[in-house]
Amino acid sequence: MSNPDFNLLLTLDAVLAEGSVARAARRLHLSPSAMSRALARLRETTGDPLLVRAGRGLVPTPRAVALREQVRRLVQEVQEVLRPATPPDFSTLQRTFNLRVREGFVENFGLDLLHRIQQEAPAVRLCFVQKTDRDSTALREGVLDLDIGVAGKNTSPEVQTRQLFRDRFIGVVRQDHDLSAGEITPTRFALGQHISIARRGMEKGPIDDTLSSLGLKRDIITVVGDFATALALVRASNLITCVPEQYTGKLRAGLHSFPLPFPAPEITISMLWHPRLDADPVHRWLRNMVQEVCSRPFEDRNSQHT
DNA sequence: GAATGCCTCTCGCTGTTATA
DNA sequence: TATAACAGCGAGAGGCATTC
Repeated sequence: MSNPDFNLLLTLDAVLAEGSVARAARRLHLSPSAMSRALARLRETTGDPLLVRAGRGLVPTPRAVALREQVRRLVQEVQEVLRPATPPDFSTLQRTFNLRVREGFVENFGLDLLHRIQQEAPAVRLCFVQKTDRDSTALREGVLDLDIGVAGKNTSPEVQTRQLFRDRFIGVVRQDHDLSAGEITPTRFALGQHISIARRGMEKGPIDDTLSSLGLKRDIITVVGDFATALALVRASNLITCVPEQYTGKLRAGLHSFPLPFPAPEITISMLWHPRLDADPVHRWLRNMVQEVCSRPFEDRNSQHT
């Protein structure tokens, strides 16, 4: 069976409402002949004459009378379905977003983001998931709404990306560490014992490459997988580590931070999402919220919610 | 006023080719 | 391999003129 022509529903609705081919034609901006042909197609489709001659006019058959209200309702529902989407009402919006972030993001941006979202959409919930890899599969499968971090080689080409901020690496030691006073030279920096941060267990990184170009080599005595662990070790020891400045702002409370005594490696933090969500007005709103929060100066974020 | 023959025109489908 | 652009073709919708 071929698909029915749904335009015939509009024709039937107009003819049943007007009780006249000519008036139904005027209502739908068609010629009487075109409406007459449409009525003939309706008769063929339904297997019922629907409207029959009675003097100079037409009268509905019992089948047409039985269909009248149903057709009216269907036409109204179809018009409702095809109406352009209305802007979401954020004051009543109920939705949970899954965000994949690396440790440090929640501590530095999470509270501010929650605060902004609560202001506009009190029923929206955020679920922060720890970043264990850079795979885009979770975005593609709809498990994640937003992935925040460094876009890398493993990012699928179809994934949409927007830059949030640039960050640079700084050195961190405990308050009474030798490096907390006096000028820090590359040599002084390299002489200490270091913690390297690498999720995939790689001991060497851009900092070691820069030191190598200066003829220096740092002594890495341990490698950890995340910033929080590295900073916890620094807090309880004489060890030195290097972390992104903005990303770890609140994680470094009570520790001494200093600019690296050589050109520091920089990273770009971006948010990534699947193109399926690109036009979704609610997801677009979330992206703008994240961008707004991340673009605020570090000092502004620290002065709020205290 | 409704139905119909004839005509025009639009639109969707299909196949082909080029391109990323 | 997917997608876009294009041409050719045919079905069907609508308009004009006419008849009932």
